Amino acid sequence: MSEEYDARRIENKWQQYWEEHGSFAASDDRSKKKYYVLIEFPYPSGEGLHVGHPRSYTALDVVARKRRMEGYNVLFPIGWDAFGLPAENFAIKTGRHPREVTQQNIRRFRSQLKRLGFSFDWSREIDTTDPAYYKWTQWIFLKLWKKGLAYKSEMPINWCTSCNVGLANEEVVGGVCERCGGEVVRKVKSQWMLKITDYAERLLQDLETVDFLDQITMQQTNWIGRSTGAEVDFPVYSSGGKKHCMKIFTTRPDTLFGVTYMVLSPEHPLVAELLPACENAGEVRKYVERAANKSDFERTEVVKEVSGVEFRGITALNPATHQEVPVWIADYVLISYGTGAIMAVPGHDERDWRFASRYGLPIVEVISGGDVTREAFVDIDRGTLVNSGPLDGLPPDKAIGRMVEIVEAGGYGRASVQYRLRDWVFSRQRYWGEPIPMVKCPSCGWVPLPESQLPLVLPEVERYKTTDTGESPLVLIDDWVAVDCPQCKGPARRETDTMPQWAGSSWYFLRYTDPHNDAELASQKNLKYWMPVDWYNGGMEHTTLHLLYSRFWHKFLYDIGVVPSAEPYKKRTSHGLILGENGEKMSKSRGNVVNPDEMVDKYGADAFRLYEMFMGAFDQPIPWNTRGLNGMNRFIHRIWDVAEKVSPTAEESRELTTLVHQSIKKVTGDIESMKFNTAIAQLMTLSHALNRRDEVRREDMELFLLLCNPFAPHVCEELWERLGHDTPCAGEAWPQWDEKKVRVDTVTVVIQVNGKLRSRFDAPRDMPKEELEKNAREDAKVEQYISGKTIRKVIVVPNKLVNIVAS
RNA sequence: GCCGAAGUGGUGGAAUUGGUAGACGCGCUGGACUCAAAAUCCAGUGGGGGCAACCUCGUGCGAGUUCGAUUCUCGCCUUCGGCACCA
Repeated sequence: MSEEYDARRIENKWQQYWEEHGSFAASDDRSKKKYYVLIEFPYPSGEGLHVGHPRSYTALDVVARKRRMEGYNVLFPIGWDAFGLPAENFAIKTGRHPREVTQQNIRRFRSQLKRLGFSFDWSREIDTTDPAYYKWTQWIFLKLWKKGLAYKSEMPINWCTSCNVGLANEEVVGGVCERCGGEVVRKVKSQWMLKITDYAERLLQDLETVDFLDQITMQQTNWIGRSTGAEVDFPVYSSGGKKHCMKIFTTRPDTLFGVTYMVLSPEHPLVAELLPACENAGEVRKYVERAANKSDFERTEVVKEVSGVEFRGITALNPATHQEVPVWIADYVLISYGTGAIMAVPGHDERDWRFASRYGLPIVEVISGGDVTREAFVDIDRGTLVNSGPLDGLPPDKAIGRMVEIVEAGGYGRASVQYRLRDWVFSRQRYWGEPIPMVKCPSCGWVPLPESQLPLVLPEVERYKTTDTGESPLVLIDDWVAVDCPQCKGPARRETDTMPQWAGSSWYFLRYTDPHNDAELASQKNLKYWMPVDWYNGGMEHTTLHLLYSRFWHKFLYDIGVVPSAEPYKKRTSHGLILGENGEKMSKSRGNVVNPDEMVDKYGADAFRLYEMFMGAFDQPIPWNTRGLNGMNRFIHRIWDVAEKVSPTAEESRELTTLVHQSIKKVTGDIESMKFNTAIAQLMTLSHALNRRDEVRREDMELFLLLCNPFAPHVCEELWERLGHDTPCAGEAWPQWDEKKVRVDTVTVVIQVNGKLRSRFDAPRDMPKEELEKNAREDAKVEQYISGKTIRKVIVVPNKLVNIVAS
């Protein structure tokens, strides 16, 4: 079969074969054991695929192919996360409909992916912009609304003053508009919100039930940001004698005796309530206004400069000490966390200390161990309570619990848990997204569209740009906006906001289990069989938001009986970014984008896939280096050459058999732990060993091909066929190693003298310690290092080394 | 500032229940094939020294534990990632 290796011909042939035979279509036959392999579905951008995308796809394609060979019924689907800003911005610029542009991009992505030979089940392809798909995205929204988990609220958005457009957080770079460099300010808009905070505790707790990479679990935990402490009610009096209640949250109730002032956030409702009774209302009002006009950028960027204003004529009473303390307003206290108000303990909180120092407020020490005249003493693990009545003498951790008891007994507070996690801002004032299926009726308020009217299809518009008031272009289509109220049939208006890109991606993995179902988002039968996802891999950049949002939706769907498991993903891993050849992030603007098409044209898909997996540790970021593909090309040629040496007269070599079985073991384990680079290194070592022989046994070659198949499937199928098989190697069983054959007969034992390597000898495996020591002592080279010295100690590690300590 | 990960040849990276540092690639050097180039094949390749067998230094820096440390402990330095006035 002497013939040149021709990547293009072979790859076309086998891709066509797989397509014609539906080789990788998942069967819904529930009698088989299943395995669901998931990659993050791509956003089909106008730039097309770049070499970063296939890193994750190749890795899980390797896993999927291995699982099939292990006898699993594998679901490895693909689809398009196709709503999103770039298509809309492109539409604004060119006037072309985002749908048209998106479909064109999808076609391009699809053909690019097909060339790489991934074993996707293409019959289950989904597209988030397809009304048949987003019908169910809207359906989930209605369910959320009915359970009280969707609500409208005034929220500040990023507003570009020169584009007159609302921006997503990721479009604000360094405080200015990413596209035009214009000033970005906060603008308050009424927004749909989803109450993810109701699920905070479960999203945190259930991390213990899944197998996520440690780093991912940690990031989720940090993002949820659980803190325990206490809520304490401080009575507040104005000069008129009227009593108000100021509720604060603190993680350090042990410092309650050190409170010297109180602080309200400028947005706190109590501010308006107290304003008429205070002596400097004008000053306070001015401060509140100034804080409101500050952008988030200003408010957080100028970290060191604290500011605030005292509420003169207002005092708060410390319920524990019955001491009067002043009340201030300062923008270092955030309305969005805790209760929007704090008790200030400048002796033991850095921010309070800074503020107290600036405004000359008293600083009281209630935990000894530091020097509160110089800085706040915040070390919770050291120190002793002082000046704190019943807490005196206690260490802080004990005092916290004690104080909570006192506060609860006194009836002015309670133990409390707070989360950093905020509710999810769910609406966008944009065109290219799922319409939110809600109607605003002047008499009934917000009314959901009946489920029978879904999908609510995105109407055609003439222009895609947002309006000058920052509303979505949909607001201009009068005959779409005007609608009868589903409840009272009176005139009403549709919601014109659309959903964020996160919506469609929060449940797409469910749709893959039953992608063409128009009665349910997916059948119970299929969900029960396929869910949860067994292995999900994606970018580190999605480990907080996307993962959290989709886990939230999944838990909600679980609560209403739609999905069978509380968690969507059993196992989640992440890959490192592929950088440009210059080591910078790959992007069109940097001009360092590498297109996989060119690589496949030149080297073929198999070489490309091998390089993606071989180039470095899978979880680390790594710069692309096209020259590395040469090595993969050589490797494939070597596989080809070895196949030509297969001969019925070839004899078994004990040494080679050992290497083959070692390779089976190594490759099997390395794929599971995503050490694809070392798996391929092992295969290269094996290829060299095979190639050194004049003739190769057929069974050795076959085992080698089966091991290579997940990485370089085209060439393996071709050679498999040339060896005379009429069924593909993708359908063969994954090889098993024999532990007895993995072990070598002869080992090299090294001899050290005082820890330095001096000599070595070969010995049969498991030679007794005494004999190893004897061999070492009699070694000629060792002689010169120990002659004339006293041997103090000899360390023998069987099958490894002998270390002689002499002086 | 807080949390986390990592620093190994010219280069990407291997090796950790402490036991031969640099597997496997890229690049480079020499050779084969070719009219020539590309591709492919063979050999060599951490630094310094030696004709050589060999010697010596070497895993960010400095200490420590150990017969033995890339691996463990302590203290620094640097890089990357996440969070960041979260009370």
